[in-house]
Amino acid sequence: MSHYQVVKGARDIFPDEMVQWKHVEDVMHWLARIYGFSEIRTPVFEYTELFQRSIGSATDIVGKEMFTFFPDGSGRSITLRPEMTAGVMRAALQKNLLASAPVQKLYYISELFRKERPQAGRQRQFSQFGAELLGASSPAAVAEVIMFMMHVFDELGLSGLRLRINSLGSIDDRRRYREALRAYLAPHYDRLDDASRERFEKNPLRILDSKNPDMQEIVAGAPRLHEHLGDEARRDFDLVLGYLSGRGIDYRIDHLLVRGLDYYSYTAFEVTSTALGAQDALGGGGRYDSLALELGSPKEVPAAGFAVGMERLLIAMQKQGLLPEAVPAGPEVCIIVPQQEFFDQAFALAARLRDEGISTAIDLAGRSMKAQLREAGRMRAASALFVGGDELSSGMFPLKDLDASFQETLPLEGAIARMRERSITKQDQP
RNA sequence: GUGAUUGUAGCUCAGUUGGUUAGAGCGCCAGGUUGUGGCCCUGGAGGUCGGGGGUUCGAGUCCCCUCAUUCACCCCA
Repeated sequence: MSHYQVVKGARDIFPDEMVQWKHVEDVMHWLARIYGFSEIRTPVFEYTELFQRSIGSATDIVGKEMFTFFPDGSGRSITLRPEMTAGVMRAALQKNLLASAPVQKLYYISELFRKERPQAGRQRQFSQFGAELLGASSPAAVAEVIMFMMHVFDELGLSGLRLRINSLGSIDDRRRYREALRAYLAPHYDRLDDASRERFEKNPLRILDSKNPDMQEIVAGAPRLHEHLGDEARRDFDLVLGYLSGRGIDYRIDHLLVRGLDYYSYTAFEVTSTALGAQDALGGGGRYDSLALELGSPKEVPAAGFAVGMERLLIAMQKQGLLPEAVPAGPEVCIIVPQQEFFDQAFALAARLRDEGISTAIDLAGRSMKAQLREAGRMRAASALFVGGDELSSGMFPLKDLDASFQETLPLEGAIARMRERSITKQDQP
């Protein structure tokens, strides 16, 4: 064993587990196409100010969870991205994407970094699957984003999900409510915990979703956010909910749902899974019309998006037995070399088969024939082709079906044809 | 950042009140079968007992420190 270990909060994904990741990712790519979202990749780091401006400097993410560094003597601070939305919006604005087409539908599967204490379902490096719909934030646009996300869960077979949704109202609605909330909380100030006291000034709405029972008790009597919504926000929210109901999507309105990022307004939502532990949020998102302005855009860019935690998704699926068997696909054929003196000719034959488009394995460690066969079985090769002195001189090769344990001796062309048949019938199976 | 938890072979774990060369199952390798995998049998390799210090004639076992893990708080995906 090496002295070196993975960095705290990071982890390796080995080939067996990659099979399961690929399965999940395939569904995402496929449904993205169905919903008309195009894939985007942005750099893992951005200038630090981008996140401070977008996520909000009072949030926990910016306050204590970012990996920030100075790459050279320039003094320009850089941060490993703790979320995707800011980077995607930055990229879209920089390229002026909306000028070429007024609505952009983008999605990604990317790695993020947050300096937290790791626990079940929480890592320092993690991945999110997410989508950002830029240029529209109508009720239908918001509903489409939610439908896309829920469709992925549905397609993957997940159960035990709860979609919670709320409207934070317009910027003005929020400002009015913030004052009403402060007025309510002020007499209780000495009962607030430290975190809530800090939020009292900067962002009192965040006190609403505190999990501290004492805070919840105080909050229970607070004025309700939805009572402060303007007519426009109410109408907007009702339309979003109508679309969801029409699609048969179950949701629960949660007036305390606020979410931790500053840029959300109007609809915000979150999905939790009963298959998860304490970190049970599988995904979340909302509408963020004001983000572009924060980032210096001359005009507002209506937008909505969601993000889903890949690791949590995999955990939930694992718990519910929804993951495929963790076995990488084996080759179509293993070349068995009984006598090492013929290795070079067998090796050349392997190359020939690969040129034919047949996935071919051959032992590179000079092991015994028994070991080669054992290896072929272990990696679930479909066939074994014996290549020794007799075969090379006669041009007739024993080809063994490793599942059926059936063997026939064929000229090379015949063996190739048989292997092709075999891989076709295999693919036809579910 | 706070609080607990657990560190013995690649994996899952045993290891008596401190007592010789630290074990098992699985996995891996080889042989049984001199050109045929899986099952079976036999054998083998593989361990700084997380690390450092201390107590003791003697420490995997006791004490201290440290590192790492896991879970929870906080917060979020």
